Amino acid sequence: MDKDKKEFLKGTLDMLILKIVAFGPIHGYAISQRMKEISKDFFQVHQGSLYPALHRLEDRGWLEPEWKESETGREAKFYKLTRKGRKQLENEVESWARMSDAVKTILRAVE
Amino acid sequence: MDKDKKEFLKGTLDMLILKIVAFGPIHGYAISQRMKEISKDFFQVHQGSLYPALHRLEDRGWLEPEWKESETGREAKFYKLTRKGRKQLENEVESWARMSDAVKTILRAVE
DNA sequence: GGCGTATATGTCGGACTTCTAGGCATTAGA
DNA sequence: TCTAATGCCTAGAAGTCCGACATATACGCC
Repeated sequence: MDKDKKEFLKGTLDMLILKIVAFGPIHGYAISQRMKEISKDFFQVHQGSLYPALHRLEDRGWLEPEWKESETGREAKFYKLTRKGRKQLENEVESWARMSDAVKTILRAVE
Repeated sequence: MDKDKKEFLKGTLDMLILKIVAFGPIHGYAISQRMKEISKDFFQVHQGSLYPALHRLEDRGWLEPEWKESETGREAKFYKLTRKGRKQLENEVESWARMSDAVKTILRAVE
């Protein structure tokens, strides 16, 4: 992943994970694929980022894990959004909107 | 600054600084005011973030400092964009556009 | 049966960024 | 004279993300 993408992922990863989990219970490995797929290869979350992030979100009470059998017949940890997580997602989406507006304003500013 | 804003500033600070300096030579203190002003109080860069960032950008050859007298009659370090810096800014703006599109796509995605 | 690939979870160390909290000095104004 | 605003800076802590590594199962192929 090139340097810019790396930088820009910071601070948005949690929101993107929450959003993907919001569609319904899903396990970690599938999240990384889904993220890559929806973003048309832009966001590639590495395992060293993903799993710590999932644990972080779980610790904060935004995600709830459950071991279940995956589509391929293997045991996998499916995460689902908690009520708190849904609220958090709403807040982050709103913050994101205001923040990207602010950036747009600065980038468009003419002396 | 609340937590979300803090998170979202990550990875965009350098670009915003470069953009503001692109308007013409400006010193650090004025950059923080300008950023706050243009973004309508959204981005408040703390000095502990700003000055290390300026040194970082200088080290990378994107900014060039010059001591001059400020509007208030005091000595201040005015930064101006180098040719490399202008190129870097273009790249970052382009990356930002693609990245925010990718985020938008994910946020808008419906199962 | 043996092998490689995709699936699946996880840890560890390091690089980097930002914040908090300070320090220092000058100038203008009450 | 003392206070606020201007202007520069650093040190330490906290947090995020990545690259590399470790482990294990399922499946297809030979």
